[in-house]
Formats: sequence, C-alpha cells, structure tokens
Amino acid sequence: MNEHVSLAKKLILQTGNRETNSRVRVLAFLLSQESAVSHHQIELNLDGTKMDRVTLYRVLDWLSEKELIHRVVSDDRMWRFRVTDSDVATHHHAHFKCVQCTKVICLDDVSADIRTPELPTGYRSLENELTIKGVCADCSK
Amino acid sequence: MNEHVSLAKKLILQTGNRETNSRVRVLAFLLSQESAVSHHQIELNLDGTKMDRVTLYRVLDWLSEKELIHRVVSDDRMWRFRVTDSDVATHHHAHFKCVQCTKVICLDDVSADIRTPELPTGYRSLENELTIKGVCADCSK
DNA sequence: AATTAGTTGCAACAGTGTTGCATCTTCAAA
DNA sequence: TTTGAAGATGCAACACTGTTGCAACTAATT
Repeated sequence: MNEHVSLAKKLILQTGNRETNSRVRVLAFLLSQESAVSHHQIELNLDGTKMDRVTLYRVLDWLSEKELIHRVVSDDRMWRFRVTDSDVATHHHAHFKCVQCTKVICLDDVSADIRTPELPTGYRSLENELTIKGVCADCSK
Repeated sequence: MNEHVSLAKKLILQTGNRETNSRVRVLAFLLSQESAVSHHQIELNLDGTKMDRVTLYRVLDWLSEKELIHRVVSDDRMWRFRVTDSDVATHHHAHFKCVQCTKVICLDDVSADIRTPELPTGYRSLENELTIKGVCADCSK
C-alpha cells in the first residue's frame, strides 16, 4: 500500500471521526503534493473513480476543519489546499504566487520572518498571511 | 460641488482619458471611504441613479489600470478597492481583515516592515501582500 | 453639427462554491 | 455477524462574483 495512503488513514483515524474512502483519497493526494493545489487540480488528478465536485468540497472543508490541511488565500477567486506541516503550526504562513502560471507554493520556512505590525487600538491579530507575487523559476526561463 | 467629486474629476482628467459620469461617481465615492470596499458595497452606496453591475466592474478595472485605485486581496472571493495613496506607491501593502464583520482596512504605514524573504532559485518577487486576520475594534467590544 | 473612438446597458454566460434531500456507508452495539 | 443509526455521498438546483458580445449611446474633437 502506498505510503501516502497509509499515512492519510492514520491521520484521519487520529481525529476520532470516520475514515471514508473520499477522505483518504484526497488527503493521500495532498500528502503527495509539494505545493498548494486547487480544487480543480485535485479533481483532475485523483486516482480511481471520479469524485463528485460537492463531495470534494465537503472533504476539503472537513480536512481543513480538522486542521489536517490548510487553505491558501489567492487572488484568483480560488482556494488552494496544502497538508499542514506540524512544524509550522504557528498560523503565520507565507506563499509565493506566480503571476504567469498562477502556481502557488508555500514558503513555510520564512514564516518566522513575518512580524505582526502595530495595529490600531482595539484590533487583535489572529493570523498573518504573506503573499509574494512574482515569477517562478519555470516561467522565468 | 462636493470636494471628492472635484478631486475625482481632476484625477481622471490627468490620465488624459475621458471623464465620464460613472468614473467620477465611483472615484468620488472611493475617495470618501476610509477602508477598502467591495463592488457590492459601492453599488449599494453610490448616489444617484443605479449603475449597471457590468459598468461598475469596468469602471473599477479602468481605475485600477490607471492606478487611481488598487485592489485588495481578500479570502472571500471578492475584490475590494481603495484609492491609491501616493505616499505608498511601493507596491508593498498590508491589510487587516476582520474575521467577524469581514471589514478590510489598509495598514499602509506598516508597509516598510514587509521584507521579501529568501526565495527558491530562479524565483523573482514583484510584489508583497501581507494580510493580517483578526478582530477589529468594533467587533472586539 | 458631424464624426468617431470610446463607454454604457442589457442579456447571456462562466467559474467557484453552497444547499437540500434522498440514498448509501461506516462503525459500533446487539 | 447482523443490524441500526449517525454521518457521508451524489445529484440537482442554486447563489454569487465576475466576464463577454453586441447594439445603443456619449464625450471630445473637427
């Protein structure tokens, strides 16, 4: 059995909720990805029978809720998803978005560099998100 | 004549393009706003006769293109718009997004604090966007 | 006033995401 | 191992944000 599949099953089991086929398939796929991927990309690349769009949205919601994956904000009206790296559970994320191919990658190792700036009185910060827009290596060629 | 209207007319004139009623109305409204506002909020709050949705989108596109306003990235699938403050033309923006009322405010004065982190080889950075999510003063009460 | 490039309004569409509901699956208790 | 019930899934229909095509109109120039 594929290593991602068994890890996915283990992680889902740990939540104390149901291990369903859809959840395992989606999480195993996300575990195999290095960058944040969109709903559409997941839909196209899942092995096996096609999963219903709505089910996929609900599985992604569920995985996010359980914090097994996290959502990446982008500016093209799409969520992207990535497995949560336990080293970077600080909720301070950085992402790079290629303005040409729209690929998104996580720059988790820079998260320590994001400082919360001074906020107006009464404002409370919960989470910072740094998005760097530019051109990726592939598109720079 | 309203001060925002006359300023809007002046700014539009300076682009060398046509001064139309729609452009003046939208820009004058944005000049009167302190935080970034969505298409929907603009549509509801414009004085005078209702403007067509499509026209509003096109006016916002045009104003962005001329850099009289700029777009604010958010995570609810909506653009927000704000007049460009000429002091902060660095293209390094910071925004605060209230997770309760979804209000967005610009934190332009912190822009100097955003540093571009180390990127993978071949990657080029063009623009940074820092979004701080939290609870605003009104919602903290 | 006439010209014409550019703008507007309308209708129809596209993409992303959501809701309601009937059916099916998981998992645990009998 | 079977069965019951809570929960997950698939389908259809919908909502929202934003876009495209095109005919009608308008601003600025001659």
